[in-house]
Amino acid sequence: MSEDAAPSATVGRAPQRRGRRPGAPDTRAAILAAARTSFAATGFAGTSIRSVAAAAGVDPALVHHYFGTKDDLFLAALELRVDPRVARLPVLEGGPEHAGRRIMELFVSVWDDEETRLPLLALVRGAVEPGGARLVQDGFFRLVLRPIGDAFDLDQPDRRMALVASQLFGLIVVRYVLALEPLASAPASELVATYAPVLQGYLTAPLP
Amino acid sequence: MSEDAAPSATVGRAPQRRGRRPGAPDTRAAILAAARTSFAATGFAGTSIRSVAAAAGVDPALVHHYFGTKDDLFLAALELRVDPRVARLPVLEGGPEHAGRRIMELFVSVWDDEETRLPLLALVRGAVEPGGARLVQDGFFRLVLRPIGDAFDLDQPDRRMALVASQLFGLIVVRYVLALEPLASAPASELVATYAPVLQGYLTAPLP
DNA sequence: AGCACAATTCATCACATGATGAAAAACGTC
DNA sequence: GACGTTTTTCATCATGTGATGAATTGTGCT
Repeated sequence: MSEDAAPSATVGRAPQRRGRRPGAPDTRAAILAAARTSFAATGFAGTSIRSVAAAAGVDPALVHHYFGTKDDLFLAALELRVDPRVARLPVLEGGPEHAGRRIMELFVSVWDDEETRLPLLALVRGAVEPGGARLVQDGFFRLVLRPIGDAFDLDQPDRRMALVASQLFGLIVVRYVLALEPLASAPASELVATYAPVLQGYLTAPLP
Repeated sequence: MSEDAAPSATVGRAPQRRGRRPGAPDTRAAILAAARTSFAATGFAGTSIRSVAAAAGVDPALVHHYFGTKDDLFLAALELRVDPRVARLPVLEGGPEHAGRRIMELFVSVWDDEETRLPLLALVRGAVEPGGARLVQDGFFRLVLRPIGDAFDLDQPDRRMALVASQLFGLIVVRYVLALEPLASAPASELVATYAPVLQGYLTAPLP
């Protein structure tokens, strides 16, 4: 269902204007949005600077002008806005008693907002591409997972949060990438109810 | 610069089928092995015919000679040998009482054998690449997951097996793709002990 | 007005990739 | 040894890619 950018048949329209446009910052945002969508939809390798530029309705060189290399664009597209969210939300408050449920609720809320879903999806897609693993380790785990684990003052936080990550990644892949039914269509509340106890176990149950 | 028009007159092409092969099978197997390794390591987009040929120590054109296009090579590299294994192993015998543990043991054993690990890893990597989702739905889920679910005579088998799939995919991604420590280095027995109860819950516990 | 500068476009470069087809080498068969 | 088939190599082609730099145009400042 990939919508195509407006063909922009600029026939009777004003001639392509060069030079500085009045609403310049518009362009940068458009590029970023297009990049987010494309990275989230088709991953890093499946996204070309040209396609991003076309989707944003700008010249490919502009992409390089605003963001540097393609890697930079990818990083900018990720731009973990999840981070401030995570730090702010009440997930970290209180003990680990209902942490599983709160993490799932946070996850669902993050996923409900396109602003945060697209970067996260792009992150997951980029994770399995060549060279992407390091990026995810440096980004997702250190910025999102580890702080949560530390905040709860768990024993073996890395180990427990890796388990949590494995469940969340699996959910993302199966539900949003593979779109495996009936999990893909399950309501968010069901996800929370199903996965919260499991995460809770990963966080607090004794590990073998 | 090429100023000559492409002649490209189809001279009598010899039918290249049938016949005997003196020292051939070696090469074909080498290409296939290299392709498996590369697809498993860097995914479809991250694998080039040239790199496969180089790893196999043959000319790139040979890859096209034995296997057709790159897609064909990918399909040949997958070649779900997981299937007969799954059908044969005792996972399906007995009731669902300890199915979680048996599934994990099967998973570990499959993963322990390079012969089956590489195609599976390639499958997972291909899953998140453009167009790969359908392949995985048609392959992994229908060939591997669903039969298991049916054999156990579960209620809501698709839903339960989707949950199992989410956990297994997450494990694969985090452990083998991202190589997130300490999960990446955890011994197989620990994996079984940790995940078996969770899978068991997905299979038999009442669903919300 | 005039000028500096940012925003934009155009025209390429350099390179890797998938793919093809023809020539050359290896090999068995007669 | 000659022949035919198969295996292998070589030389390209066409394409898409990331990236660069120069030219162009409008904006805002002085």
